[in-house]
Amino acid sequence: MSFVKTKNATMSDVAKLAGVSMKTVSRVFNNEKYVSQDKKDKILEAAAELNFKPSLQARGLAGHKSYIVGLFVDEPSGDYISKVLRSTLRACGEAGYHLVVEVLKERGDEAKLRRVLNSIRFDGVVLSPPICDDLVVLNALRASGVPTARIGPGLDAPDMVQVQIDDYRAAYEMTEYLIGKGHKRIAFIKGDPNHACSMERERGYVRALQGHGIPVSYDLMVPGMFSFASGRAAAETLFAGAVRPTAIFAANDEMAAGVLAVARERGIQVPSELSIVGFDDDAVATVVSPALTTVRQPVEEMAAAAFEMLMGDEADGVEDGQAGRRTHAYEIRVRESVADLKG
Amino acid sequence: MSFVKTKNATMSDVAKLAGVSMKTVSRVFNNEKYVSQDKKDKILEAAAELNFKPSLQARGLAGHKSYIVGLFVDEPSGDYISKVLRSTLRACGEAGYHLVVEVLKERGDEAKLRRVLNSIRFDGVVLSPPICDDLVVLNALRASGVPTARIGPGLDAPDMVQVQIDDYRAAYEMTEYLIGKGHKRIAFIKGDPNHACSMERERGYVRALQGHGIPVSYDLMVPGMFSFASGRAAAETLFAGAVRPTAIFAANDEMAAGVLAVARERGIQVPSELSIVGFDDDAVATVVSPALTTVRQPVEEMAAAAFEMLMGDEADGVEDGQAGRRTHAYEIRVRESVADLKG
DNA sequence: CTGAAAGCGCTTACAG
DNA sequence: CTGAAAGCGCTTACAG
Repeated sequence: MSFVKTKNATMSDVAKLAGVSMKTVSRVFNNEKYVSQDKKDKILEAAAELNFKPSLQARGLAGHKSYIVGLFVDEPSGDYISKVLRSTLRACGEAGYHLVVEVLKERGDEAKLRRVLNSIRFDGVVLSPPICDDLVVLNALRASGVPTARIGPGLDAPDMVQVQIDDYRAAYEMTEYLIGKGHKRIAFIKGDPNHACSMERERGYVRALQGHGIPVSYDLMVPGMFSFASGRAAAETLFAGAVRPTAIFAANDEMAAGVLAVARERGIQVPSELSIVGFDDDAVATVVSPALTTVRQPVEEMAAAAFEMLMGDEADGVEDGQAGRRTHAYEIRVRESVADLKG
Repeated sequence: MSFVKTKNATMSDVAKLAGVSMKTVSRVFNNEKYVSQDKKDKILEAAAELNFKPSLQARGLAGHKSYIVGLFVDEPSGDYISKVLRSTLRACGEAGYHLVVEVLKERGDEAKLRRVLNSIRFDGVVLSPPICDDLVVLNALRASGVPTARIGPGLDAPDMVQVQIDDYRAAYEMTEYLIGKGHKRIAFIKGDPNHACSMERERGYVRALQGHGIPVSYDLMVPGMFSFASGRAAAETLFAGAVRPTAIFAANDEMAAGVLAVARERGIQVPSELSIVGFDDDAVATVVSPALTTVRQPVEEMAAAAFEMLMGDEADGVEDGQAGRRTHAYEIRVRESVADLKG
């Protein structure tokens, strides 16, 4: 290689060149007060000249901080996680933290969990669904004293930061929206039962029907796993029934897209012959035709808020069991996949 | 909290309890040879009892290793990056590394780059497109002596690990496939010009037409940026022309999905009235209807190979300018979006 | 506003 | 096969 690998300058090199003590250099690089302007200038100049880079590892070892935040995910793909990732990455960058992503596949995979928690001392950890409701993970985090934030949790945990939307109300409103369009025979495709939101969304659907005097039928409620394939399967089940529903509410957009695909194969026109709605406002919602009416969940804002409450200046509450918590607003995004039966 | 935060045991605690020196404990935890079995057993037992966790930071500081690999991305969402992420994450886990994701948005964003490179001492860095062709990034990495792997690069760099497919040949074959189905008026939607593969794919399209004696027309080649929206815009442009193409080859699947959406809105039947093919075998390819015929690129295998060549046992070549390199096989995935005109 | 000393928890030579 | 010593590059008390 024609590139010289320069040996890194250390803090004491800078101190020597600037004619001050290491501690003063340290003060400058940690934005502490009480450093005279002229020394500060000299130090910055010396640091620039030597191309000084404070070592993360040394800072961590000496200062009991790692400058590393963990994001624990179940599965690193999909639009939801991508949004969480993007938002958390941005927040980390702005706050001077680095993000380590760890995949915790199986529920209560203690071996992996212990390995991860043991090797890195996280300054904070963000948990995405469904890991945010894994008690093994929560307890391990508590035991190691790592401040934790949960995105979209089911159960409450007062000692951890928590951001969420009201899945129940959102599903209730969406169902009401369909009812308002004259639909009575509305099917529901459930979400992955391991995700806390699945039950909430189902409950919203059921209660809305009941609230409007529409009988609830198990024939119209079919299982799903949040995947495109499971949405397809659910549609097949639904279409095999005696009377086809006029509307299908899928607990997420991926499944709604699966329904759309099956409808198309069978020559069922959407929305004129069948209305379909989803949940999440996933990227897929606007990629399929017709674009899906869905519930928008402000995932990026939620992740940003979680980070702020976890690592921000006013995050001290996390230490004494009074962690921040916030419920974000959802929004029904009307697009082209619902027909007005009263038209 | 009702959870006791136990103070972490250190290596010397373990050494004391096991009745050996720290060095011997260190040997055990680094899988070095030359430790008698009985001492090893004692040490492991003591470590378990004390719940000893070697500190990543101390190991890094003392041993000049960080156990951290960097993944630099342009934009952390999308199916391609998700696959790279998933695969790299798995490889890291197996090899005992942690993955830090860094977003380098703008081309040559030196400030952010320097900050990132300065604060963490990466044991290796993986570059995804289009960053893998950003000379500022490449040179900065060389200057800091960090072993680097590039996924899908355009230009060659013998001192860095490199994995790729032959985009030119793949696009050539795909075009030939359309020609074989009787298409002559084949349009092409270009990719983001900042991605090296865009030019290769375009070249493959052009050469294939020429190779089969079909005139190439600028009217049939429209710009795109790899996004759904740009695919839509390109379709509008193409449909505004005097004679509609019988087939459209989009440089990626997202854009192909955009074309599909516009076709649907205009009542153009796919594939009977218009054939559409994409590239990448992105998740979107099987979510839309009809499912897209496309070129499958084994992104996960490529990322795994890159990691192996970068961090694996036989990765020494990276140090002396003889980095590994591999061209993976692509595959044309025939689905439902192409009509046979000779039928 | 500034600094000297000790120490964070490991690994690297080096010696046996 | 094993260990004592020094040191990685910072920050934390502590003292002025």
